[in-house]
Amino acid sequence: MTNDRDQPAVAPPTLLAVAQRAKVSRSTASRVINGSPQVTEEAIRAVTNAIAELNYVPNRVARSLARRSTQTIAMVIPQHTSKFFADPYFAAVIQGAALHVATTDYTLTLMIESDDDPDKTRRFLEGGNVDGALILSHFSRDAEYISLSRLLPVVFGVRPLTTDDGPYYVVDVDNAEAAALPTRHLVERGRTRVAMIGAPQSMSAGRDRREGWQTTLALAGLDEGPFEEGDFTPAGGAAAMERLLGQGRPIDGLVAASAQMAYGAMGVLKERGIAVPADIAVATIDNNFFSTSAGPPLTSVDLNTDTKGAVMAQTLLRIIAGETVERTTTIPIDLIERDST
Amino acid sequence: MTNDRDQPAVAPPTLLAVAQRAKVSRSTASRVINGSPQVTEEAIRAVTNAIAELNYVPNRVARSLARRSTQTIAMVIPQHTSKFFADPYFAAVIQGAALHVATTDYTLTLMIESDDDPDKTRRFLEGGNVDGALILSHFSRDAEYISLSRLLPVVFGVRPLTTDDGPYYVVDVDNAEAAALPTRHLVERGRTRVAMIGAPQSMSAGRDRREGWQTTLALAGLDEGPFEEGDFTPAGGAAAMERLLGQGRPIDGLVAASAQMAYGAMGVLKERGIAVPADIAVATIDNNFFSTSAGPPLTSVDLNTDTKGAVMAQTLLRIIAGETVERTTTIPIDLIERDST
DNA sequence: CTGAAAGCGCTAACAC
DNA sequence: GTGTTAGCGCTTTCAG
Repeated sequence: MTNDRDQPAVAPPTLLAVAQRAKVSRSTASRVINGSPQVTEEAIRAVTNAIAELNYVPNRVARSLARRSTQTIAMVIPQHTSKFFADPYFAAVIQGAALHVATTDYTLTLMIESDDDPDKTRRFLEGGNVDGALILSHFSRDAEYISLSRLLPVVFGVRPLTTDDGPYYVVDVDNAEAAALPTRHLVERGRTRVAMIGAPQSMSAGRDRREGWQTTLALAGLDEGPFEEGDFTPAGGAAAMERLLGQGRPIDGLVAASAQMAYGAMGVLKERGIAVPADIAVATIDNNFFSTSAGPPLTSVDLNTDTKGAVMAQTLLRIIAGETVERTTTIPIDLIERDST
Repeated sequence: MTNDRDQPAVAPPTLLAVAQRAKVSRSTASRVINGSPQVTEEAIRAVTNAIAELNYVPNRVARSLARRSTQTIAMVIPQHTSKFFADPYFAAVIQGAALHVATTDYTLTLMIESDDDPDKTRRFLEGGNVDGALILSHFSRDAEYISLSRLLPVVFGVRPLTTDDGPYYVVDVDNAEAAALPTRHLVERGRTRVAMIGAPQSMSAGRDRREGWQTTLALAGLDEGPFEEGDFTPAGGAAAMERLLGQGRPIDGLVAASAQMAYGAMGVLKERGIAVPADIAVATIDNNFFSTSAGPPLTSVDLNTDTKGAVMAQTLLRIIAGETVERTTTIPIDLIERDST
């Protein structure tokens, strides 16, 4: 005895069982299960009943093998943020994707890229174990995934940072616009020295956001404000704020590339007795718990991240279904005004 | 043309291809792939080379069909919290489980129970599509899952609320202790009128936490303090705090059953000019962003939720492997003292 | 419209 | 130790 429970006591019913009970062949049973039009009403009824009586559920594995399609898509998440879920971004994307997939016959496999064995994930994907993949990492391994996209439908959640162009798809917000929106908002409220705490410039989103901020200031005829880079954490935001202040240049407005960083920056401001929004008006990209719970609550750009997850999944399933899909889908964003500006 | 890309351009290499290249039979190739001891060094070398040259990856689907095991486990999450990830709890459990699974040859499928078609999930699980399941829902459907556990290894993340006993496993913290810890802490600091904002009493965790608080006060010879129930959200915590204050009974200590609720309650206290910890000392169960970002930061019980996720996965895989496992595994918890007490 | 037959790619007795 | 032979449960030509 290996286990104190009698594990797979009963084997689930098979198609054959259903067919026999309905007194038809497996082919016919299979046809009604798959909604083929060429079956008698009568056959449909018989099989349907048999299925209900036996409580039959098709074996996905066998079906996949025969169909040569897995009915499974993967969501690939970078591990390097070992605490990836501390970032509400991932949680939101996954949630959106999972909810969408739940409405289909597909299944969502969550894969965390192992730092130890980075090839494990790639091999898994290349091995024909999934019908497509949703890629959420934003860093250097992009190129590798692009080559993957030649083997398998792939949808990226961020624009890859490479000039290489494979047949890949991207679903993302317009990051330049995401930065332009709060910057413009600040400028319209009369701020003329708008600084930015940006995201890493090694990410396409980081570059795009910086550019959106720069361009907006330039269009308004304003000088480019001071810029410091953060790492998406509150601590990183606080450090960037210190450096910004350390530059000695006057600041009356601040755009943060993420709510976590804005949250960290707010702590520094409060500590130094700098009033928000009186002395410095603050607006941030990304609307989540960090932006709403800062004091005062932050004017934020809602990136609709859960929608993004859902659209990523939907896009991938469309591609798999053979539909022609736009290479790039842009998720709409909204500016939400709060007391910080 | 259905798609502008030539999708499955190249079919992945099969075992047969590897075998031929290595000049052995498929059985032998299969044996070395699965690490059978009864193969020549030479055969191993030949097959290994062939695999490398062909970049072969076993087809999981075919393997599953032959082995009658899917190498897949499911994580089932209730949808009723349509925003389930807004609760850091789920994110943490999923993260822990995913990270553990990533170290094995298993795959993790994320399933959200659909409110529309609640049977979809159950049928999927019963249909032999996974080797086991991790159940995270805590409500009424428990009983149903317990019956599921007769068909398939199942590990619950919370003690089911039922007297029915099937062969199921539970991995959870000791919820009574989770409440006793902060209550005792408050009592030791001289608080004698300790109120509680509890979790719904329809959940086993909610009952256990309430009981832990009650028992601790009784043991200390103190009167039972006022109790109000919240719904795990900051708003619910705030409302509960209002009701608590509305009872008119004196309070000098507060235990919250979740950090979100504590966070909401803190807002009410600040609004009313009630000082923390001077007037009321506050301690909460669960340590996450909500507890650290309250003002002042909250003394909290760290539930090690990511560890819980990992242990859940590990437990399930052990059961699947046929090992004998404890029916109940308790995850250790830690009290973290901060400025709120 | 339906059934028979041939696999999908791999594993697992069972002989040699 | 290794090859041969059957399938795993389902889909899918191909006849009829």
